[in-house]
Amino acid sequence: MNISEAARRSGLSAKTIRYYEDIDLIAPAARGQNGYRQYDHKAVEELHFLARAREVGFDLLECRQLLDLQRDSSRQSRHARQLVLEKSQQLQTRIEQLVAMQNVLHSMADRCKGDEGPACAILEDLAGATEGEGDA
Amino acid sequence: MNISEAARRSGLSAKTIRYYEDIDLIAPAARGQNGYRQYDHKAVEELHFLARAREVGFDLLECRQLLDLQRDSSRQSRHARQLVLEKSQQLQTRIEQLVAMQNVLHSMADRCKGDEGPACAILEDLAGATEGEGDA
DNA sequence: TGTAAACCTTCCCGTGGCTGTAAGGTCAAG
DNA sequence: CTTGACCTTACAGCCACGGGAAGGTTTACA
Repeated sequence: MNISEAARRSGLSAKTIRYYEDIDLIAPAARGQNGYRQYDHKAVEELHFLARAREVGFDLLECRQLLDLQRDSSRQSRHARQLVLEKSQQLQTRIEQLVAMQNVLHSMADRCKGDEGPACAILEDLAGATEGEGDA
Repeated sequence: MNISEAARRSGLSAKTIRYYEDIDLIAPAARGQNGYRQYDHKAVEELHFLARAREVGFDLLECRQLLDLQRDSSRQSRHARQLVLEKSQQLQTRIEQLVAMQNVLHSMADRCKGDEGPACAILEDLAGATEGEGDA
């Protein structure tokens, strides 16, 4: 099948598939007589694997490692598990950051009247508060 | 004061301050006889404002709007509040995405033995499951 | 047979928000 | 008089692509 069909089946865009080939994340695709890339079931499976790995947060370097494991019949599952646990911890950290940011935003919105006047707790917050800005 | 002192006080890097000037987010800094950028208290306050706005998740376009409001004495606080509520909603969406991703990762890790053997629920998950891949 | 649409190819630019590095000028201390 | 810490500009690189140009191929249909 051609690249757009492989894209449709794998969940990646054709652009992305070419890009993955460019950076040697996947092997160069076979080519038809017309120069078009050709994909078989196995190739699509690998692309789908990458799509799934990206969806759950792995970057391309990590995808490469996962793919290496996937291809290696003498792999050890603890390596895959290690990658997953690390990624989970990274997500946890990021989530906590975002929640903290959101708490600040909520606090700001709560204290701002949000009316037609210029007085604004939000802008005051942004201008002032890092706490401990007094002459202590 | 010179740029590195302004950086220290504002919480931005010197690089970032120059970048903000480059993209006209802030007015060009005054220059000393030697060509060095000079910052006064007011300039540092604006930089600090930007640092705080970035910390809570605003991108540079939004920072520009917030700064415009901050500078406008005839502003309406509802505009600032609107920006905060929108940002909060964006963060909420992003948090939910990350939590969903983490749930998948947890599920994978739970079902993977993580031992020396090649059998691995994680890699199976990534290879297979988008659900409904059977011959339904 | 013509032709238009829908594919495909390579190539290079742009994104956001910076950081790193190079190549040089300036300044304060010893 | 040198060393080292500043400062300047300018350009490259990061990540993971997407957009679009300029051209070749294939397919459908009048």
